[in-house]
Amino acid sequence: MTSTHRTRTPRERYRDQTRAEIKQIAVSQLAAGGVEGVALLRIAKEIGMSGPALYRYFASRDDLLTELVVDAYQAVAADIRAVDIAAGGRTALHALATALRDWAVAQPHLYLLIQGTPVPGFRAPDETVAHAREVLGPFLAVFAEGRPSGSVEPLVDEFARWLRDDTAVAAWVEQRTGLSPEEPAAAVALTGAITAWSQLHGTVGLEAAGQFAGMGHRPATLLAAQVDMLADAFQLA
Amino acid sequence: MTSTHRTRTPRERYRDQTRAEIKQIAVSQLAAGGVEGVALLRIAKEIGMSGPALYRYFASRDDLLTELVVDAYQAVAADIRAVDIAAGGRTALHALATALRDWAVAQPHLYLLIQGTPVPGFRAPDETVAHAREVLGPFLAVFAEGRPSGSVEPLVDEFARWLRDDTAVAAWVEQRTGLSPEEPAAAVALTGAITAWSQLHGTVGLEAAGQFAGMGHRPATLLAAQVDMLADAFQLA
DNA sequence: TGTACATCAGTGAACGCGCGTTCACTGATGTAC
DNA sequence: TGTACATCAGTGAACGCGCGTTCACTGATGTAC
Repeated sequence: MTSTHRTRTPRERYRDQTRAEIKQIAVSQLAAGGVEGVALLRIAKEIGMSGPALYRYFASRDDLLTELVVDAYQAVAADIRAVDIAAGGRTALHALATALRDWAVAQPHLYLLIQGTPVPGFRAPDETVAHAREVLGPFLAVFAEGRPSGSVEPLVDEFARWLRDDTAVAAWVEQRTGLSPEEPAAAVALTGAITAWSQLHGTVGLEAAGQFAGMGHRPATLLAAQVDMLADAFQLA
Repeated sequence: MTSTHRTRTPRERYRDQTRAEIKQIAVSQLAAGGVEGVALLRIAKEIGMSGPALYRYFASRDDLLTELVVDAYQAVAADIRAVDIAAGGRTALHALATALRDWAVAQPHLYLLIQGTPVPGFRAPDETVAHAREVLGPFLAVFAEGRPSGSVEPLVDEFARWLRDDTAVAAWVEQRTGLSPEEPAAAVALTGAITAWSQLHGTVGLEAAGQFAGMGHRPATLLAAQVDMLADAFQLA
């Protein structure tokens, strides 16, 4: 990814392209039949290759799935990162929540892949934690301005303790907010981000799973209400 | 289930028992390997029967899965129904939320089966909607006493419209709250129940999926904070 | 610019596996008279 | 209480399927001199 990278050779370019094509078909199979609907042999057939040829590009089916997970995290993180949160407070929070929902609704199978029922026997790569934090990062900045109301005060205490005990988390919060872990606002930021994640997952996850089918409300309105409840609880401007 | 039911014959009792054993093994396979880990042939082997023998008890694998879904709904509905909500308001809401979480944490695979990623190609039985309403019923009564704050007012309008257009929902709300659909409190009750469901699913679903692993907070505290936020938004006593 | 070699993409045959489901059957249990 | 028949539980063999993965190979593309 550095600019000193030499131009990719034709062979490398072709290779990248084929890998991308494989992944794209895998994603469409994921959309159609869930994780167990992703089958190497059927991917190969759809591309017009023999089955074993795929092993030039992915060491195993698990490897392919792992890449889909990582790609999904990176995609949603990119969308979240692109949100303008300069306004701060409630406005920024609405924008972040909407970006998250928009991404999830556009590709519900990917949202469910990374946030839904864990795939049995599938071990998520260690980078996953980092990727999840990437998504949550912008929330930290917004909640750093918050002042917890009575409803969330006990929760802030627990997150303050976590911040004290886990240096990786402390570093993450500091990088995103500029707050040192001892400052009370750091714990508030962390509490807000995790609470928001958890809250938003309720609406977004149910919508992605199709559980709102046949119900007479617009999911966007429900999401907005939840954001306002969050903003109230943290007294965001 | 009526008391006029004759005593079951030994054969019927044996049949019930075998069906129960099959389902129990299916549930343990579900816990171990997800939905696709449920395999008739392996169930038969574990019981000590030949594979085809299972077809005396379930017409197909899909039939078995359907029963697991229905059983799960009935189990969680029973736990929710058993909650004492006489106190009403915030207290009752905490009790309901805790009951839901306790059930989900005790058998996360079942919670994920009914609330998580939909099983591809699997059509939920029509009774599912009724079962879901059974779970949500007690929430209606609690929120009937609520007064929506500004955060949820736009949402209440949408649910009021739904209540006007869908007689089945109107009947359900009326049965649970004694409120006729025109009364504003009916819409508030419906809004509260659905919002609570959506909110609680955030925490409970993430916890059931194992997404809180390694995080330094107690899920119960997070749940309590969310309940308080809900109670604030609906100004529950 | 041409040649010798190394690297890489892709093939076809084959492996073993576990799966859901059907079928014709046997033997045990219950029911009617 | 005994007999004739119907119902039910369970078996074993067999079906076709799609899967992930390995292996020895061929032919094309790139690289070094």
